[in-house]
Amino acid sequence: MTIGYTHTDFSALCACQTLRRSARAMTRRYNAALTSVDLKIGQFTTLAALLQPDPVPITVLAEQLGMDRTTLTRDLKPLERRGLVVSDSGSKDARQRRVTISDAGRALMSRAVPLWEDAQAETKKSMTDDQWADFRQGLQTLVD
Amino acid sequence: MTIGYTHTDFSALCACQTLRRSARAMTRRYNAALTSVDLKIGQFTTLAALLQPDPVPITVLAEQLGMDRTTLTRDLKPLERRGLVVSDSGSKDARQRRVTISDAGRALMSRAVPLWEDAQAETKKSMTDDQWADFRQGLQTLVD
DNA sequence: TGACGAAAGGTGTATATGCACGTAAAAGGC
DNA sequence: GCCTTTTACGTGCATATACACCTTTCGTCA
Repeated sequence: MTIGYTHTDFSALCACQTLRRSARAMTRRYNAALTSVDLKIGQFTTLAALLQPDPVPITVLAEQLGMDRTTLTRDLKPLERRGLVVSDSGSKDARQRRVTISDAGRALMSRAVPLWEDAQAETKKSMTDDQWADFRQGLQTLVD
Repeated sequence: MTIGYTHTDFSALCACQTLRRSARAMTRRYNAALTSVDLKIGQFTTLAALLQPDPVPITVLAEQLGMDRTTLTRDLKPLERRGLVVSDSGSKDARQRRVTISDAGRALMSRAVPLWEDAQAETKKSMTDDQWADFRQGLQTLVD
């Protein structure tokens, strides 16, 4: 029953815990920046991904956002309820549901983007663009 | 209503989205590795943090794990239900609730740690220890 | 010793996450 | 044209996340 690690080891060693912990902290920061537009960073990101001319099928959008399709289905609910996105049944394929950002959604995003820029600037002021690029590359390497 | 970013910009630029996306991917990988012991990586991390001799108050444990106290309260529920952790009322302070890992919890952890080691090795094989240290430092810098 | 602010913790509410499973429609093979 | 397989999507279930708010208890000070 000897485990070979102390309780402090995992917090320092586990790549997943390190990443999740940082993601939580970052999420809190960005969420705080977006309170006045009543958006969470996940919702902001979803709306941002919809800033494209054509309606996007659920599966494609989920792939672009790197999340499970069924998670996205539920994440869209509050946005639909607020009229920030709309969805239609696919024209050609009756199985498809395609999502579009609404005018209200675009209007809210135009208010939200400056708030996001503040949080983003605050976050990135600690490193240079080169460091950020390296860091981003490291992230990509880790999850590949 | 011009926003000034295209839909592809945010996915590449937003530090928070980048981090959250990677955290999701990493979480899926570690969760997959732990299926045979029926633990999520968050539960594993919580149990790991309890591998210390003395009972830990909720607030202290939450601080150590870098999560909200009320989140931890609910995360402990499934672990308590399975008898992996136990909690007592504080001896001195009646407000405190102190958590301890049980023998069953330690036994399960002794089975889980090798699975975690596999996932950890798989994750870190893409970078050297120095690169990992740098990356970890970058993470810390970002969320400070 | 009683009032009062601070500290520890839980609950209500809402969103986020994803696996297992089910349904319906399209595509493909014969 | 029918049968099988694949594709697109939703739901049930369970856990994760955190803010706002409430209750209980502790410490302190007059």
